[in-house]
Amino acid sequence: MLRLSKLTDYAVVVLTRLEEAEEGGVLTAPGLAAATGLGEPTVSKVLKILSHAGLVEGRRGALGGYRLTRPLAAMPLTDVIAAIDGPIALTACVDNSIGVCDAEATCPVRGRWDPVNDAIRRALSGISIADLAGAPQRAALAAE
Amino acid sequence: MLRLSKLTDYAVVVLTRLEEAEEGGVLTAPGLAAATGLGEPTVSKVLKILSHAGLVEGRRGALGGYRLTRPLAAMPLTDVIAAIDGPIALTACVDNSIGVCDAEATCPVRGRWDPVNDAIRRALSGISIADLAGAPQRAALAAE
DNA sequence: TGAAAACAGTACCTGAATGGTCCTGATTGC
DNA sequence: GCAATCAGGACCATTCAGGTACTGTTTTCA
Ligand code: FES
Ligand code: FES
Repeated sequence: MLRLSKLTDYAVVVLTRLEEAEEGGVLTAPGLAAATGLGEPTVSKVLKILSHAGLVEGRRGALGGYRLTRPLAAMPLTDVIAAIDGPIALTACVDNSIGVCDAEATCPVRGRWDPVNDAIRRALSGISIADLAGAPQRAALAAE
Repeated sequence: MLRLSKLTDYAVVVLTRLEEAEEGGVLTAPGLAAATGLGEPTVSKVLKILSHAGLVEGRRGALGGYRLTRPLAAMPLTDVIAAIDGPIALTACVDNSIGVCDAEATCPVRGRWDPVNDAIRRALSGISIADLAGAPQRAALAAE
C-alpha cells in the first residue's frame, strides 16, 4: 500500500506537541504520552529515534525532557521518514543492493527506480512538519 | 523504508518484456518467467493481478498468453502500484479509516497526510513504465 | 472427441519485518 | 543519597507480504 510505518505518524504527532512547549522548556516522555494518548513506551521509543537523528534533544535528570532542535517549519518530512523508516528507497533492487534479487542479469529496470526515488524525495522534501501540523501553506505545491 | 512491494518491481519487469512481443502476439507466463528469470508461479500471479487491473489481457487456450492493452508509454506508474499495492496512501490514519488508531481524538495530524499523498501521487503519475524501461525521457522531471 | 496447453481463481503456508513492551544502565537535580 | 528522567538495547507477539500449490475453465490441435 506504499505505506510508511506507523511510528512515523506518531513521530509527527509527538513533534507537533513538542512545538507547544515553552521556549527552552522541555516536555517529558510520559507527559507527551499523556498528551497524545499514545503508549508511554512507544512515545519514548519514538523520541529516542528522533533524538538519535538529531531532530530533538534529550535532557536527562530530574527536570529533564525533550526539546526541539529546530522549528517544525524548518524540518522537512523527509528527515522524519529517514530517521524512522530509514532512507527513502522504493525497492531493494536499487543502486548498490547486489545479490538480493535473482533477476539481476536479465532485469531491464535494474537501477531504473532511481528517478522515481528522486521524484518522491523531492516531492516530500518540499513539505515540512509544520505543514502537516495545521498550516497547509505550501503543502502539495511541491510537485507543481 | 517507504518501500513498495517487490511484486510491483516484478510487474514492471514483466511489462517491459511484454512490450517486446509481436504485434498481436502473446507471451505465455512460463515464457515470461524464463525470460525474466523469475519463478513461474510468481510471474503468473503478477500477470493475474495486472490482468485484473486491466493493464494486460490474457488469452486462454493452447495458444494463449498475455498481451498489453496499452503501450507502456501510456501506462503511468501509479496504475501498476495501485494494481498491486493498492491505493496510494501513506498511512492508515487517513481519511476514512476510523477506529484503527487510538489517538484520533487528540491527534493533530488527523487527515493531514492527504497533501502528502497527493504530492507523491502527482510525482508518480508523471512517470510511465516506458520511462523505467530504458527511455528516461521525462523521468524525475515531474517534481519540478 | 479427447488430450494438452494455458489462463483464472482461490486457498494455504512460511518468513520477515513492524509494532509494542520491558529491563538495565547513565545522568541530572533535589 | 534518592528520585526522576533519558539512553540503549533486548525481547516477544502480531501482522502482512512473498511465495507455492491446487482446482477449474477455456481454447487449440491431433
Ligand atoms: S534487479 Fe531485482 S528485479 Fe530487477
Ligand atoms: S489518527 Fe492515528 S495517529 Fe493520528
